[in-house]
Amino acid sequence: MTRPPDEATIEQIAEKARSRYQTAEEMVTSAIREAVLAGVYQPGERLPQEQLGAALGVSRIPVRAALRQLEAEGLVVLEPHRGATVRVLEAADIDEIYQLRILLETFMIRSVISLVTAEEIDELESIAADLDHLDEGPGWLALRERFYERLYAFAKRPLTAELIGKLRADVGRYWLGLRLVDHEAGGHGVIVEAIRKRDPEAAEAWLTEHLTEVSSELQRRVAERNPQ
Amino acid sequence: MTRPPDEATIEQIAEKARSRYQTAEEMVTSAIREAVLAGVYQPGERLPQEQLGAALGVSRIPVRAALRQLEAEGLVVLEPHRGATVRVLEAADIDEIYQLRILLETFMIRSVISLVTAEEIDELESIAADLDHLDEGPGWLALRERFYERLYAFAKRPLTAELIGKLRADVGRYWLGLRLVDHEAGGHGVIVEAIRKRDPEAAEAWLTEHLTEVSSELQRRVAERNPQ
DNA sequence: TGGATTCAGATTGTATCCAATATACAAGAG
DNA sequence: CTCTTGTATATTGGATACAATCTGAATCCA
Repeated sequence: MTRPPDEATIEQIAEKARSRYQTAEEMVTSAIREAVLAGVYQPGERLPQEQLGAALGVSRIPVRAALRQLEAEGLVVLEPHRGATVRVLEAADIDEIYQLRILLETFMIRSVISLVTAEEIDELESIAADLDHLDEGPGWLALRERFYERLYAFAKRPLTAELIGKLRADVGRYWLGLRLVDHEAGGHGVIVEAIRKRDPEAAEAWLTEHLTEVSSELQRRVAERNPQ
Repeated sequence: MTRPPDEATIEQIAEKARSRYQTAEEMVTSAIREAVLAGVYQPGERLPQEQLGAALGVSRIPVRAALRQLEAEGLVVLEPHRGATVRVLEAADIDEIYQLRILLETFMIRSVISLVTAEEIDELESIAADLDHLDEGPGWLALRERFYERLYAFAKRPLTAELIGKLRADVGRYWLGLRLVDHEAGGHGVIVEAIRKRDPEAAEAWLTEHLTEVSSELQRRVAERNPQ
């Protein structure tokens, strides 16, 4: 069985073809999610089904399914006969979400520290290093996303990891234009170091401080945008 | 696969729900949810859209919307072009969910203790007393639901309370036929007492012990039903 | 004036129909 | 006999069409 050495395999071709989504629902869900996270639609803004469908080249049926899913993720709010709007987070919501994240993520980091292998720590360190000498931008944010995704995967708690991801997405769209505190602060090397030393207190402290700082900043910005 | 000893059909559940909801989507969502929680559909069982729609007197469109929502709640699993099945929880899933509940509920009880008023404690005590001299059954379960709903409402953390509710629903359908441990143990008066004394350690300890016990029991039952 | 009301337009909710995909089973090749 | 391949059937995905509901502005009446 001879095989062309450096040509693409059928699996690779198939994967590329499959990366364009299987169903319209998936494509539409992903598109609307990205649009909301990118700030194309602002908090409180309406999301008319007809318009979204026209923009994406589908009917309202897959749009409705997508909106239901995004409602579950906490990004939009659906009201009967009144349609969907981008969910508005008040300062109290942001406060609560970040308190939840602190609780969950400090819990998770303990699992990570007790389960992660040396090779996996190397992988984290490599990503952290890239983060440190890359400039801010979409690529940086994607890499940061990957860092935490890998980090929490090592905890072997898939449901908890998924939950944390949802909470992060909920507040993600309020990050727009926020100066990335941890980037300036020298960043993710700190927590990788704590993990390598198997020091849960240090890791928890870093996470708590970091999340608290971001939470305060976001709450301040929301409060000054909606002055009572 | 024996069906659980309850006489409920999806039609009967639908009849009860029909008047309460504005749209068919809401009614169908509620009906399927209750049917799954009541064990009418067992874990792993398929949920054909056509059959559900026929049973509930609607087309497949609202059924599909309902299934999407229930997927978000964690009760069913949707796969493209393959339809919906009742989500199957392995022992590891139950373990993780209960660990999450312990983390979240012990966190919540501290908020409750620092915010709850004397009158609110009286209300809880009244419900707990009713729970103690009522017999097990649907009414008892509903009252128990109400106890925790009220309890966690006092924490002023609506998102966290909602999350706990979802996690409880996720595992709720595995309770079928489980002897109610806390009921035998004399029950909810203990935690009310701890709240009245503003003793978070005692409240946390009771919650942790109770949840751990139920978790072990459920995991044991799941494991012996699906022997490796 | 001001409040309720009515009536159009816009938007969402649902049913029906058709297309796309998966599943099960039969038939054929090796 | 086993594995593949073709085909029929069932089920899901999606588009169109129509019904129900909301919104807002003009109108009516006190």
